[in-house]
Amino acid sequence: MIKITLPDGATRDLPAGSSAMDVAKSISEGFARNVISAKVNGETVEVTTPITTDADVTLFTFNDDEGKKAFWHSSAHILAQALEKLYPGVKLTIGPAIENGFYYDVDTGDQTIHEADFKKIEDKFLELAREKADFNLREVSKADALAKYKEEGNEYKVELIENLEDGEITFCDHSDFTDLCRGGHIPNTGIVKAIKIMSVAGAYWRADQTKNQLVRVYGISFPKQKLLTEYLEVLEEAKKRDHRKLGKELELFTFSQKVGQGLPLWLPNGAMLRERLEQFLKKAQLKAGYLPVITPHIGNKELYVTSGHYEKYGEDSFQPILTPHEGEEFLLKPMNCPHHCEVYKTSPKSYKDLPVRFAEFGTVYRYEQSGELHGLTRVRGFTQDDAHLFCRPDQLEDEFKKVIDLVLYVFKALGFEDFTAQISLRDPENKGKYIGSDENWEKAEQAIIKTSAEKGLDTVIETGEAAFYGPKLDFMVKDAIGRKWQLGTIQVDYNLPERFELEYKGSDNEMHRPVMIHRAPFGSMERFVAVLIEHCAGNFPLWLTPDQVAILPISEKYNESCKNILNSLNNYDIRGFVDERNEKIGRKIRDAEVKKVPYMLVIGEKEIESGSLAVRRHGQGDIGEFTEKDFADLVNQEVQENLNNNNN
RNA sequence: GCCGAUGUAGCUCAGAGGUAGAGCACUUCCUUGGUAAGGAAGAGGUCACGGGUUCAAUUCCCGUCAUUGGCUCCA
Repeated sequence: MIKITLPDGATRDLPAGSSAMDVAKSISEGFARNVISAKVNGETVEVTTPITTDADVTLFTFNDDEGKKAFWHSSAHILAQALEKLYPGVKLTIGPAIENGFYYDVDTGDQTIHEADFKKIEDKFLELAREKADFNLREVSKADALAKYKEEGNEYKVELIENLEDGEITFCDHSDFTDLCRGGHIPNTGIVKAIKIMSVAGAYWRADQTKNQLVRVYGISFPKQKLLTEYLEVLEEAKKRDHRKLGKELELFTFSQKVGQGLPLWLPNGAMLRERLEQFLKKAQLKAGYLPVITPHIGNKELYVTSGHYEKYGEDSFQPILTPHEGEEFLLKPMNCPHHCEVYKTSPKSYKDLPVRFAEFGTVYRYEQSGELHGLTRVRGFTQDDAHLFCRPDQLEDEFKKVIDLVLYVFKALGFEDFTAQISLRDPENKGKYIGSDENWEKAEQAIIKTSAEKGLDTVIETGEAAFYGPKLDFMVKDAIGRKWQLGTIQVDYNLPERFELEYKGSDNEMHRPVMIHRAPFGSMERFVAVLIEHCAGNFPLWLTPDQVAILPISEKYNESCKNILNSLNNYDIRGFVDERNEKIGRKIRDAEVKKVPYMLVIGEKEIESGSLAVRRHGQGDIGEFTEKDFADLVNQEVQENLNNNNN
């Protein structure tokens, strides 16, 4: 007998050689039917693997992340089997579970997989799943494994196996299908009841642009049809929040092929919203001791040679602009820091002057690859809420903390609670990608790690994600469809001050080098607005929304009175419009609702006579009669609550 | 940049090798109304662009451009 300990501390005595499934059955048959995956002593195993000694056992169902992983990974095997049958000669490579579902990368030779084929693949998948074939893990020698794939001519699997140790190579079989696999499967294929092929895409072997491009088939599967239906409904809902769709509907921004791809055009509604965001941040920055500067959109190429940007990105940037006769070269600025360094140098600095903080909403232009452009989140021209802080080394940590506070303040005021803080360090294996000395990098990285910890930030560390001149603390949020975007960023930089020979005179009467902090709480106005749109599904906070109130006359007879009401409300700093169209009230209400206008005033004979306002709230309906003053208070109070939340 | 998909009216989309369609929006007229679409009429398209096949191409084929889902990249 062996002793099995469950996560809650309960124990079971079972015969040696019992499996995780036997453990599940000892708890209850019903539970066992849902168990699809297990860990024994922290190791993922098959639920059928015999357990020979006393062990800690954790059992998973589809409701657990581990269970989903096993389920989707197993589904990838079935997908591969289906692809082998439908596209003879495909070479299998890898097929992992991902956050939502799984994919399998195959080399299809000269065959292509089209969207029209998805149904066929799904049908074949279900046909195979219904065979209820057991998944069986078997150990093979390295030589045998290599022989199998060499015979098949599958260079990908051969490469994978060559990197594995003999003795730790396993194959997984189910039905007539075999794949190289280290395990973690559900008991049999029959548990997969629903499958949806989501998309096909090209993907480079080993994520390397210089290697072969494979066909990646994305899918998601479930143990019940109903779960798939629900998942697809959630996706549909997410699409409704897409900022590209809402941006068009709410007339916030647009693109024009004639202007150029990736160059957003802000429409009045969007421009006003953006200006309010800028005002909001300018106010906070003024309070935090930032000084505004304004610098041009282009700069002499030499500036970027000095900064190192030209060497790093010159080839993949918009190319220099030439003066007509002298042949001088100017670059559209891809960043604001070199300009700000020059601003710093206009006057000699004493240690008493530091820190200085130069802030600018600086518009920059970067040549992004065409396949990478995406709505407002990835564009070629955008405005950074940029600032550069120049401080003494002894001020660095304190300044860095203040910047963290500012970023958190901005996020909180706009309702971003679900973000991750990522510390982006340089890749020590690939130092050639970066400029500056090891010593400076070490200092900069430690400063970020230390201050983030002191601020109690929940951070993840990503090596290799640093900027070429310094490490970063990035604030990442997800968009409506689950893609992660970097918004705010704070960077510590010892290198540009050296390159631009920035100095200050210390108390010792010697010249010293300042440290620079680059920071942008929004990141880019474009991306921030995009994520904000998706975050609130177009229902902006009252202080940001283009129109706060729609005034709706019951008939044209009341248009003039309504215009007077609007004037009075304007005096209370409330903005809106009168719907003067010759339409019925129901229609005007509907249109205001669709435009997501927060408040609607229905004005007819009754209101004119009593001098009151009939107020509707977006998404709620009639909220009753208000005097003008009470309504103004209601609106202004809501604005203050949004804004002053944490504005001292 | 690479692999796939898409491109028809301002918007959302249907369509077929032979005279281009709908709904909404727009214009005009009727209607003057009470909490999510009042009625009628009208106007609006070189079917992304360039080639090719064909008696005939918006439709089929090729290329370009743009959009889009991924991959790679992201100062």
